[in-house]
Amino acid sequence: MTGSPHVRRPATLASLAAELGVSRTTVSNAYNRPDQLSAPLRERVLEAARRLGYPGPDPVARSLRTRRAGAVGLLLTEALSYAFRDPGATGFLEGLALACEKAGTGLLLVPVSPEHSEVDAVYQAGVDGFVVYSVSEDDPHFQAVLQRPLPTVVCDQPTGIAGVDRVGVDDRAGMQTLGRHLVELGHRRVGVLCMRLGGQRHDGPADELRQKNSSYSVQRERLAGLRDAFAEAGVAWSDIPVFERFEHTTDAGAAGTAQMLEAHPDITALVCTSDILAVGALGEARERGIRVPEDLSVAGFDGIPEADRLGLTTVRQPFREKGREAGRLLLERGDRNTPEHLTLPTELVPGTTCRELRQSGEFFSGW
Amino acid sequence: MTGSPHVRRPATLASLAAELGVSRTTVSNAYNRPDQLSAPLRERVLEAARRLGYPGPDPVARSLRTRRAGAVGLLLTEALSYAFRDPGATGFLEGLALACEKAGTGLLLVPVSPEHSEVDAVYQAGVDGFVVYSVSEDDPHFQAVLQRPLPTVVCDQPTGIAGVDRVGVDDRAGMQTLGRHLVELGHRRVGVLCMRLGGQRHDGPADELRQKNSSYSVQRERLAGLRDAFAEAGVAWSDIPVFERFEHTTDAGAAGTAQMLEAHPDITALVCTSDILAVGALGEARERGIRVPEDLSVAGFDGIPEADRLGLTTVRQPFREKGREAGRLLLERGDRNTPEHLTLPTELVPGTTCRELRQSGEFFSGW
DNA sequence: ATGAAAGCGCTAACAT
DNA sequence: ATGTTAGCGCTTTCAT
Repeated sequence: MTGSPHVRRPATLASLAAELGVSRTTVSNAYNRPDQLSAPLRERVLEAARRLGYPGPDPVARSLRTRRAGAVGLLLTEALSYAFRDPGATGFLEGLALACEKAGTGLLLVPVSPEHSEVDAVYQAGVDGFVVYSVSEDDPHFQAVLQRPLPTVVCDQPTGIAGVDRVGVDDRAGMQTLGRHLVELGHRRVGVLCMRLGGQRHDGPADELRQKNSSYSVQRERLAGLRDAFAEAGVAWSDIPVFERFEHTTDAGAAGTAQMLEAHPDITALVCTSDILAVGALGEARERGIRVPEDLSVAGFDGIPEADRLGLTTVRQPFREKGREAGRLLLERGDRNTPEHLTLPTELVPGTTCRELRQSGEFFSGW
Repeated sequence: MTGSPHVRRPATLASLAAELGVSRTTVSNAYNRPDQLSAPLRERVLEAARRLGYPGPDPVARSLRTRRAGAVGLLLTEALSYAFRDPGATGFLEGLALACEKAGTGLLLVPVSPEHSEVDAVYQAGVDGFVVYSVSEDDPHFQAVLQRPLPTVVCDQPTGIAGVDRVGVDDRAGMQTLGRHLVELGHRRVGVLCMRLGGQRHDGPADELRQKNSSYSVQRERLAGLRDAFAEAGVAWSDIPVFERFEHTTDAGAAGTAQMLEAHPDITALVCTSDILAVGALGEARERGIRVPEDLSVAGFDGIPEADRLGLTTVRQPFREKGREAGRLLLERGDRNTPEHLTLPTELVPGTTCRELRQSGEFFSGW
C-alpha cells in the first residue's frame, strides 16, 4: 500500500505546468478533457503529477470556478446522530443515498446539534441544493436554508413553503383510514399518544389549542385524520384524550402510555401517531399485565420493520421512496421554476394488536 | 415563511461593498469578525445584505481562501445506501455523527456505487479529512483517498497502512474467546460461515489458501482467532469447514447455512463471523425444523441489537464508540505526525443459542 | 493542439 | 476602525 504522511498539498496545477513547461490549460485539460490534447502529452502530465505527488485539481478551487459543489446538503431534525437511530429517517436516508449514488453526488450531513443553535453550519455548507427532512416550521436551520439561493426539497414538513419542492404522504387520510378501522372494530373510547407538537419540551395532555397551534404539520394532520374518522362515528374529538411526548423513543412511548392509562383507564384502544411510540406502548402494557389486544388495542403509524415483526396494526408509508423521490426532485430538476409536490401512498396494515369489541356491548352498537 | 424562487446568487460580497461604499474587508468583517467594526456600521452592512438578498459569504469561496472545508468525508464499503441497512455501520455512523456535531463539522458521504467504479467522487470531495469504514485493502476508492493529501483514519480495515490512524477491535482475540467458549461447551465438530473474503463474488467453501489471501483483514483475523481456540483443543483447522458468502444479509446467512448443513450435517455448532449471517442461520434452522440450541448451536459476532433480542451468543463490539473515536482522531488531531492506533474492547455475550454438549459423548470428553 | 488572460468570491496581512 | 493589496487553485473563452 501507499502511505505518505499526508501533509500539505505538495503541488498545484500551476506548479506542475511550470515544471513541465506547459500552460495551466494543458494540465487542466489532461484531467478534464483528455480529448483536447495528444495522448503522449497527457501521459507526460500524468506521469509528472504522480512523480510530484499532485493529487489532481483541488476540488474546492474547481467548485468555485465551476459553481458546482457536487454535493447536496441534508438537514435533519434533532441532532444529526439521532437520524441513525430512527428507522424512518434511516429508510429515508437509504433512498436518498441511492439517488445520490446514481447521480454521483455527495451527501453532506449538516451538523445540527441541540447545543449549538447557531445556524452557521447551514451557511458553511458547500452544496448545490438542500434536502430538508421533517423539521419544524420555525426551525432556524430551515430558515437559514431558505436564505441560501439554492434549490430545496422538503420531505414531510414543513408544508406550503413557497418555491420549494415537497415530497410526503397524506398523513391525514392515512390516519383517517386507521381511525375508521378502529371505529369499525367497535372502538369509541380511545386515547391518543402523539409526538412533540412544539419546540419546547412538553410531556402530558395536549389540549385542542395546542394541537391546532403545533408547528409540526405531520402531527397536526394525523390528529386531524383521527378526528375526522371519529367524528363520522359521532365521537366528539373533545372526548378523546391526547397525550404528547417530546422525545421520540420507545421509552417515551412507554411513559406516555403509563400516563394515559392512569388518567384514562377506561379506553379500549390507544392510537399512537408513530410506531416507535406504539412499540413503547406495547412494552408498557406487558409491564402492567395488560393484554394486547384482549384488554387494550394498540395502533401505530409509519410501518417500520419492528412494527412488522411485532404484528402492530399501523399505517405504512414508503420511507425509502420518499428519499429516492426527494433526491430525484433535487438532482434531476431541469430548469423548472415551478415547485413540485409529490404525495406518496400509504397503506393500512391491520396487525394483531387491535381486536374487535364484541362482548362489551357498552361501547359497541353495531347490531 | 420566506419563499424566494431560489435562483442564482443575487449579490456578492464585492457588490455589497460597492453598494455601501465600503471596502470588501469591512463587509467580510461584518460576518467573520464583528469586533473589528463598529456596531452601527455592521448593522448597516447586514441590513443592506438583507435588502439585496445577499446570503452571506459564499462557502466555497471561503473554503478556497481559508483552506478549510468544514467537513469530513466518509468512505464506506459497498454502495452508500447499504450502510443504512447494516446495523453495525449505522451504529458507527451515529458515533461519527456525534463527533461531527460536537465539532460543528459536516459529514460528507462519498457516493460509491457498485456500477460506477470511477474514483472520481473521492477526488471531488471538498473535505478536510477522510474516515474510511471497513473497506478492502485493494479498494480503488481507498487508494484514491490515500492520494489526497489529507489526514485519514481507518476503521477496522485495512490495517497497517502507513501514516494513517486506525480504530478497531481485536477481532482475533474476540473470536478466540468465542471459540474457547464453544470448546468449553464441548463442541469439536463445528462449521464456520464467514463474510466475503475477496472482491469477486464467491459463495461456498473457502479453503485455507483463500482464507489466508483474503483482502479483508477483519475476516482473516476472526477466522484466525477461531483457529487458535480450536487448535488449543487439538482440533485441526483443516477439519473445520469454512463457507463464505458474498452478500452480507440474513438471506445470505440462511443460504450459507443450508449449504453448510447439506455438506456437513454432523456439525454441532455453526459459528458465523457476523450477527447478520447468524440471524439468517437461525431462520434457516427454524425452517428446517432444526432446534437451536438443542440440535445445533449458533454463534455470531458483532453484538447488533437484533442479536440481543434473539438471545444470540455473540461477541459484542462497540460500534458507536468506534465512530466517536474515529471522529475524535480526525477532528482533534493537533499537529501530530505519528499515526495513532486505537483498539477498543470486545465482550463475549453468552446467549441462549449455544448449549453444552452432554449426552452425545461422541464429541465430548470432559469428564 | 496549446497558450494567455481573466476571473470565480472570498480572506488575511499589512497599512492607515 | 477601515481600506489596499494579494492571492487561494482552478477553468474557460478566445487566440494562435
